[in-house]
Amino acid sequence: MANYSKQREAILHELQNRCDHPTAAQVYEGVRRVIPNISLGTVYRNLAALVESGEILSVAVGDGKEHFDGDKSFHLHLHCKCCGAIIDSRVNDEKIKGIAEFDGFTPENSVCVVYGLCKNCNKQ
Amino acid sequence: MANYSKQREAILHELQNRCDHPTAAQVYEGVRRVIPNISLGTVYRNLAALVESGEILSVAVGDGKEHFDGDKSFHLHLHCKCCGAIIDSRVNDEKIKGIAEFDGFTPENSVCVVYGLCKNCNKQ
DNA sequence: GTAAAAAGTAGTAACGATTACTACTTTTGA
DNA sequence: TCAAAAGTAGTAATCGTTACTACTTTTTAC
Repeated sequence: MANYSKQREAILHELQNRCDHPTAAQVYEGVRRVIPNISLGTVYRNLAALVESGEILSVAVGDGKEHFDGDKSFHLHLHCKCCGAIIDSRVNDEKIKGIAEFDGFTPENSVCVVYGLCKNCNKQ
Repeated sequence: MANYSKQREAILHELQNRCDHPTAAQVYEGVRRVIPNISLGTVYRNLAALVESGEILSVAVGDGKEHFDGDKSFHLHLHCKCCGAIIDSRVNDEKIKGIAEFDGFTPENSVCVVYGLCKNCNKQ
């Protein structure tokens, strides 16, 4: 049922086989090496479906593009405002503010977003 | 120097006087009540300048729009995937995963982004 | 004070990431 | 096995954001 199409499987595979946080366009470029005539619209549609089904994560860093992460384990994302790099940091057990100290990264600000359902929407 | 123009002051004032997380368009609507012929481009330009100078925060929740926050104190943002609400949660001293429990909110996923400079960019 | 330079603005055009749409193909299930 | 359902390629349209142009306000130097 889910992931039956070879396009969706190739997209999921592409995401799980790379350790960065590609945009839809970057996923498109990667998958094109396997399915040369895949459509960009197909990539967008399947990425949205995979996020919806919880198989991948969407990461918003405020650069105007949506990034995707095949690694669903909980971790922080350190975003360099200079080069735009998105660096994984996995130190669950520390407090948020201290957590950003990671491999020479200098934290300036942080915006943490937790996705879920608010009280009102839970009632429905 | 900074904030000398009445437009920029009105934009900052608008943001600090509301407790939600408006988009540029919503800030524009609000400021138009004070400066009716203000340009949307002016709102965008000044919001970017205020983020750059650290007077306000930019919050990306992955809905395709940039949201702004006049409250710079560290806090989590709980984003309802149903109604799109962005709810403040200020419980610095707990661990991230537990933090999302807040007033009936059911957390499903979280993406925390820390802004700063990575090791390479620090050297420059 | 005043005039030139610098910075900001209104209004509009352009851009680019994303979404919608259409005709076609593949899969599913009775 | 064939009709209904779901998915796809390719393209057009949408919409948040940015760039550009002519104009206004502020600053600075004399």
